[in-house]
Amino acid sequence: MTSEKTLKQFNLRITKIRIAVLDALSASPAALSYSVLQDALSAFDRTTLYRTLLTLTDHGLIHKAYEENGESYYARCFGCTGQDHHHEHLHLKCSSCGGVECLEISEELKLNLAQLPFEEINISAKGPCSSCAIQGG
Amino acid sequence: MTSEKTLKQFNLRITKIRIAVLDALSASPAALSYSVLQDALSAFDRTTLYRTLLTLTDHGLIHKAYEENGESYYARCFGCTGQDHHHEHLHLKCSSCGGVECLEISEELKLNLAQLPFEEINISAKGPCSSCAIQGG
DNA sequence: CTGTTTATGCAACATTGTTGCATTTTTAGT
DNA sequence: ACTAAAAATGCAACAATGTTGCATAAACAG
Repeated sequence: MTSEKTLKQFNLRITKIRIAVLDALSASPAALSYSVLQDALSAFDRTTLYRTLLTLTDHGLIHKAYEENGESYYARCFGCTGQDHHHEHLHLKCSSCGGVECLEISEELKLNLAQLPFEEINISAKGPCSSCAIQGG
Repeated sequence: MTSEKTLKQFNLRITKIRIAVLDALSASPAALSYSVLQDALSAFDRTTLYRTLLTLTDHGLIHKAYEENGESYYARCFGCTGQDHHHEHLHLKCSSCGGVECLEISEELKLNLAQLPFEEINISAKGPCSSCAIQGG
């Protein structure tokens, strides 16, 4: 699914920055921070990027995965609606390289979490990410 | 344990703002945001509050529980060292009143999480908090 | 009580995020 | 392809969080 088609599907106007943001987030396995997006999309105005992120979030194409050090991190949504976000993975913040990895969680843990009476559950962890664990020994 | 004694125990100088911050966080079951702390401690300079929060965090007396809407929320630490934080509870952000509640998690879930090879794990959830659930029916 | 160490307050600054408004772009209808 | 309406963009201004340097004030060891 191209970003243009995704926008059309959600009845959103097709603009350059929206395509660029969706492309960037689709290409990245991890969530991207606002400042990284801004650097990558420096051709566009700061305000426009903020409003683009808001629009895409409101319509459920992306979501704010988490905040860290006063910065928001965004990721593509797959199988979410604007109201209801189901991200049954774990955000692993690497204690070595600082990168963020999205990991699948075990079926057992999913079942455990599903029993909790909450609308939305997020798990984050700190530890060595897959690439740093290999290099570090 | 009074806040003064806690500071002495950690070899930190006893100052008014440190006592005030520890008192405020000790009295609150939920984490407090920077702005709430600032309002409560308006007699002190903004910068001093920031540095106090940093110092207390670095020495493991408090921790940054989470961030939301560009604001950090702080809570007292019990049984943590500066390096290693063990908060085996769940932060429940109430979808009704917006307050944050710290909930204990089941032993089963604790065991599940303990098997994961990570240094630190945090769980957050959205849903009605205990008081709103009662009132809401 | 005195000297040293450390914390505080102040000013200035960087960054994230928001709002209002004029201009441009997108899109639907012809 | 052209036009008009609707919406998105860029710009300026602003508010808030968080940081840094430095002079002054407070804490503590002796």
